[in-house]
Amino acid sequence: MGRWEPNARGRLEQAALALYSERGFEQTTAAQIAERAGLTERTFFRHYADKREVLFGGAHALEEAFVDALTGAPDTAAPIDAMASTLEAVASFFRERHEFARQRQAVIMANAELRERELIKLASLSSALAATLRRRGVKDSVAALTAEVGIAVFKVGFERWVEDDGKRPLADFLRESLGELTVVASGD
Amino acid sequence: MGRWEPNARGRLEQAALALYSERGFEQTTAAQIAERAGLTERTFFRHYADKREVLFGGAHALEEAFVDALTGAPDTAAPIDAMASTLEAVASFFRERHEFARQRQAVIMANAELRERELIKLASLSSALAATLRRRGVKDSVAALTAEVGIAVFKVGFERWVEDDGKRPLADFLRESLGELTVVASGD
DNA sequence: ACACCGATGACAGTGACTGTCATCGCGTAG
DNA sequence: CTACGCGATGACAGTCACTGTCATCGGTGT
Repeated sequence: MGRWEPNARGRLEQAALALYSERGFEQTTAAQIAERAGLTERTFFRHYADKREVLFGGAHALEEAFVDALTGAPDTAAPIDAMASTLEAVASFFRERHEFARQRQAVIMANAELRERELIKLASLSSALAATLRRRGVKDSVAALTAEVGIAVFKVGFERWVEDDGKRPLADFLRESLGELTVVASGD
Repeated sequence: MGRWEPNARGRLEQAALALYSERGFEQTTAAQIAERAGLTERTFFRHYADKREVLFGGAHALEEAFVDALTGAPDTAAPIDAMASTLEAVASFFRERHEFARQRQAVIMANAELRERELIKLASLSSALAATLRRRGVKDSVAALTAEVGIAVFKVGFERWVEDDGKRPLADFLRESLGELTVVASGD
């Protein structure tokens, strides 16, 4: 694979997260990341489209997990119930990754550009979920709203889990958040 | 106010929207926008923090309209009902601006960076709405979810309105979108 | 007329990102 | 074993977004 040490991408990712944590995102140059990874700036941009993307390498896998879970939900389940079981399934994606998620989240929340990137990844995820729902025969508008709402529930639950001590599983927080949605939408 | 012609900000905004529409966002340089507005690149960046921000000058006023409307909702209204009346009130913000909104939306949707900026503006709006709900005594989690859901409803309705011919008022689309939310959350 | 001040211009500088071409190291055909 | 092919990397120049700094303009109040 690589010319010298293997796993260039992984080294860049580790170096970036470390530097972003230590000195902040803006204060870190692409050249510094590359240097710590034993590569050049040019190679950094061959692996990642920009400085932010290095923190979102896992987004594609997460989207896949979401779509797979939603696709596998029982055909008879109502959209919101399919979404509920999807959240349940996806929670395992983050098992054993609480510490990593915490550090990454801290870096992202500390910088506006990174928050922007996070939001568009979630929007892409929402869009993929809506498409999957449509494939299940759900009406366009209902699919879009169910997906948006599902992501909203995920966000709220995920943020609380990250702030927690990592002992309670993510699934707990997602269930809690979903329960609150029902309260909200029914008019309290 | 200005040293030469007045309304430098407005001229920059118009020039930017025109150029972004004509040749695309990425193909437009800040210097070109400034030149068309009869100013220099440096002055462009004095008025707008970056190339994207020039398209989002109205975001602050919109957020204000949202917050004011939500603040003015009857104290007795349930969160989701207060949100409904807020959407109703905010719809007038876009009256007579369908053509402008359409052109702006086309530019934004054609570029990923601009979509990112749009999303973070909406997130900021959601956050402001949640804070306003909390001020009404709504529990944190319910406030956050109601705000997120309210924005989701707004997005869906707004996008349909923009794609429409401009004859039907935005409020119609927002009501329609809100109606669908009820269907979704109740389990279809 | 004069002093003051906010908005603008001029200019240099940093860093993100790109295009291009040479080079390296490994697998493979011969 | 050797020559060749090819993907990954390095080297280097270039564009452009964005910033810091200082001079200058034009209106305002005295």
